[in-house]
Amino acid sequence: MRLATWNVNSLTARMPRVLDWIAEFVPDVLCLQETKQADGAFPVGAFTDLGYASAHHGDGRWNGVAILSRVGLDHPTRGFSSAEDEYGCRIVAATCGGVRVHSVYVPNGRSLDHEQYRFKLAWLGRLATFLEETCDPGQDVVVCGDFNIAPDDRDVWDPSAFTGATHVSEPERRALGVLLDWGLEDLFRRHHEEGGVFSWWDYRAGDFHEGRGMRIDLVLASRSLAARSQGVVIDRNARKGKKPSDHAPVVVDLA
DNA sequence: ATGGTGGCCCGGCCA
Repeated sequence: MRLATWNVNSLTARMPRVLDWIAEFVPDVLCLQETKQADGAFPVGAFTDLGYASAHHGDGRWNGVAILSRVGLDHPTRGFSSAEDEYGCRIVAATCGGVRVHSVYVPNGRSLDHEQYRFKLAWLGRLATFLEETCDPGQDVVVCGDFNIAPDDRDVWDPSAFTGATHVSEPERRALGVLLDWGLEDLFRRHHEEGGVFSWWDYRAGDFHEGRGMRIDLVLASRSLAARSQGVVIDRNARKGKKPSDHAPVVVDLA
C-alpha cells in the first residue's frame, strides 16, 4: 500500500497539480490538509472518476482536511466529535485497506506568547485523548499530516534561527512525544538519519532555493505498520515550478 | 533588507 500526505494550501488553487501528482505517484491513500474548502465545494466527482472514495471535513475559508482512498474508505469521522467542530476542521479519519487513517492539520501557533500557541497545545492534547478513545495502537493506525512541529533540530535548516520560536519549542515536542509514547513512530526517521530534509519552505525570500525549510509534515504509524514500512520519500519536486504549494508530499510504501 | 510571497477574496487575515 502506498500512502501519502500533502498540505496543498488550497485545493481549489492546487487541483491541477494534485491531479498530475496522483497520476505520477498513484497513491492508494492520499491525505490532504488545508483544502480551504467547504464540504460542498470539495471535488468529490473528480476523485471518484480516478477511482478514489473520499471523506472531507471543511467549512470554507480556512483549514479543511481530506482522505482519498482507492482501497476502501469505511467509518469516516469528521472532527473530534459529532458536535459542532470548535476545533476548526483539522482532523478527519477513516478505515482504508484495513488501516485506521487520520489526516490532521495541527494549528500553527504563530508565536510562543500567542493565544494560538495555547490553542495548538490544547489541540494536540485533544488529539491524544481522541486517539486513546477511538483507536488501539496495537492495530494498524496512521496519524499523518501537517503537524507544524519539527521533531528535532535536524528538522530545521538552522536551529539557531529558531530560538524562542514556535514549531521547535519543548512543549510542542513533548506533545508530539506523547503520541510516540502511545505507540506511534515517525516513519521518515525509521529510514533516514540525516538532517536537512524538509517538507515545507516559506514562499518568501527564495527560501526553497536557499534550502531554508523545515520537516513538519509527518507520517506517524503504529508498530505493526512500521514493521511493514519499505521507505519514505519527500517529493520536493512538487515544491518546484508554477503555483506550487509551500509544502511537499510525504510518501510511504507499506508491504 | 525586521522585508519578502501566496491564498483567501478585495482589506486584512493567515501561514
